[in-house]
Amino acid sequence: MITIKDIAKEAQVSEGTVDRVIHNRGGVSKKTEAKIRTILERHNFSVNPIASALAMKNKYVIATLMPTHNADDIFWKSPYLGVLKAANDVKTSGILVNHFSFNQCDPHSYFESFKTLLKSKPTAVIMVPNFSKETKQIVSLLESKNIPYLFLNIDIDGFNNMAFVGQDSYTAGYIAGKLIHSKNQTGPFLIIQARHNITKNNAVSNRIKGFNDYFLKNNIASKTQTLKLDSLDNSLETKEKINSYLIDNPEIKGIFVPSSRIYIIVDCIEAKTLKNLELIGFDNTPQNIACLLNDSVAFLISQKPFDQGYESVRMLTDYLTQNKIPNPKTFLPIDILIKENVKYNERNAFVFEKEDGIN
Amino acid sequence: MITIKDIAKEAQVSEGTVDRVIHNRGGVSKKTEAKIRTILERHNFSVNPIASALAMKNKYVIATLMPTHNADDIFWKSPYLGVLKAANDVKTSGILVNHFSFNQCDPHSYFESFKTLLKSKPTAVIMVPNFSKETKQIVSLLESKNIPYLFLNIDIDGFNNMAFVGQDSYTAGYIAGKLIHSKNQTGPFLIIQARHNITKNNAVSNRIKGFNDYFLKNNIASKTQTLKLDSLDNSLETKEKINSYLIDNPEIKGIFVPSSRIYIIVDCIEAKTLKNLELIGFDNTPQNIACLLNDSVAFLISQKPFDQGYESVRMLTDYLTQNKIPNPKTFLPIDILIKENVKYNERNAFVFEKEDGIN
DNA sequence: TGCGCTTTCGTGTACGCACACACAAATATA
DNA sequence: TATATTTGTGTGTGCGTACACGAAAGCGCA
Repeated sequence: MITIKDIAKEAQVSEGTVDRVIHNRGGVSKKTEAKIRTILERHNFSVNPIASALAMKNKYVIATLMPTHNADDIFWKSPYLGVLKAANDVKTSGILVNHFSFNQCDPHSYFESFKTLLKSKPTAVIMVPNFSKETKQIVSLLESKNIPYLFLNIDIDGFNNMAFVGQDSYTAGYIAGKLIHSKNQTGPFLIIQARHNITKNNAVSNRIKGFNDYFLKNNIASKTQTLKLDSLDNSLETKEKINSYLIDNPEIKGIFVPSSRIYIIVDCIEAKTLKNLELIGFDNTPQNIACLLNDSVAFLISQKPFDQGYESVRMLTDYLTQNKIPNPKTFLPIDILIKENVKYNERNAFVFEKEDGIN
Repeated sequence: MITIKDIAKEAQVSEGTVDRVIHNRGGVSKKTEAKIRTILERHNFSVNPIASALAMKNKYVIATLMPTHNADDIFWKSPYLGVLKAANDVKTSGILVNHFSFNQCDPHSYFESFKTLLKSKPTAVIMVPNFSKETKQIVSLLESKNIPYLFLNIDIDGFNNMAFVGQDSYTAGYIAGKLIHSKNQTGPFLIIQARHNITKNNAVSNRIKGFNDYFLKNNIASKTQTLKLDSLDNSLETKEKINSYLIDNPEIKGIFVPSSRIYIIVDCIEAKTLKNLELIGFDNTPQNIACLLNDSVAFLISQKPFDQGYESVRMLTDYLTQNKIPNPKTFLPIDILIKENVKYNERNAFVFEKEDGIN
């Protein structure tokens, strides 16, 4: 392997001069620079990343900002674990990853956590832009400091985020339509959503759009219906509403839940009604997986949240260490989970159970 | 971050002594060793992998041995690309990956390529054990040199391979049964296989077993039938056989091809017959993907070949650098591909188009 | 008891390679 | 001539690795 020393010897200059050319640090005459560049190219030289990482000693800090995971909403654990695994993998590239989290129902906690994050002086930021107004503030602070940032999972427009890593929600919804239709040629199908998602979470509305479009574009007679609830909890009120709707509309063949809370719907519906319905929902949370395994849910579409976390860290690492420009829209696979394949799909997800590193 | 120097100072010994304890290199009195170990544990010390990699300078060499990919059999390109990407990612851990390939129809080339491989003095080997007899010879050479080896994609018993990385073929076949049945409640379904696969490739027979078991275990009336051909090419003879079989058995609703050659079957069947059949096959090769996109194939099950290559290199890296014992059976996800999600599933596969590094 | 020998135990340090700063030399400007 | 500016050099630093070597301790034997 050719080293800087070799290049320097060949160009009859010192190692330091070669280093300056490699890093465009200036202070080298054009003539010398051209000579060195020629030699670099001829040897197809690239810096030894190991020695480079050692010399730089954690020059780069990636900060992540995402919702806290807890018993009520375990979804965010997977991206966190993905980040943790990636952090371990890129340690040898001189990258330090700091994790910050916030209460996903509380804009204030979002902004406060960000302020703590800023104090860690990150080189780049991976964030879940959960609240539009606060995101604007955050982004303007980041931009004033020239810190690149990447959006994870939630894709909102009008920002200069260097990339988005997540799922194509529209197509995911479209696929949900195709899957639920394949077994039940007749329909109709019911979409159950929470009202507060309508404005807040545009992933949910894109999924619904894709779902409906499947039936429209393929000229399928079966209609879709929508039931909007105030919130998706398993309160008596919710149960009541769902069950009475199903009694009033006994022709319904399947239910589509465009959020990660299909397990709550399952919990609400009476067993004998459930048996005659095909359910399809999103996200491989433990509760949802349990529903797959006990046959109450036929399909889950996974956003591959672990991979979202893992990939976003890797993308930023490649950007920082090799100046690779990330794909501005990095859509992860739309993973179709059924009872039989679900066990193999979470191979990575629980490798890193250590809960350290949270701020 | 705490360093060996710090530990040495605290224990009032030299750095070299600490290093000897860390690597169990002997030559340290019990008393001194105990003292150092206590301090190491108290500080939860772990060596800086970057400095370690630099000092060792490619101490580890991983060699891979897999079939050559070519126009006729493009399948093996993906594992190769996965290996290439992993090789790039683990460069910073002081791992060098050397790739070797062989003609998958020629046992002699398999063994010859292995002999070249051996000359590269690998620390560990990733191999596709394509021929049983030669594999025995290879393995005994590896074991005599204490070189650990890992099987990729093909799982054969009776060896001391430290791990297998690939797919659970039985379950994949079972899932194929479920999927083809979900749209066509009646059946029957035809399995088309090449005769030479029966003995050679036990992945194919496991897939068939799983496929049949789906119908048996769920007490489904629809029967499966098998058509055995001498080889799966698009010769006139093959076309003839397939089409005449389908004419003789017009009740057939779908075809299951348990190998990666479903695109050939598609090519053999007449268009108007094809329209009324549902096809399901294996592997996301470009030809097969084209069949998904033009609606001639309904489902493909992917073995995630890219990930097989990538993961196997990573597993060995973790073993070599961190002594992490790999899972002896690492089953990758059983990926269900349909027309709509296939475009997102090959995100990684063609990142690394550089064809260098082949031996 | 003393001499020389072998083990055992421990030390010191060069090396791997890139990085970046302090400094020097050469050249240009006032 | 004195002062900036450009261009180039030399070297300490990051941290672990492993070898050469030195010191000490143990042993046998006269």
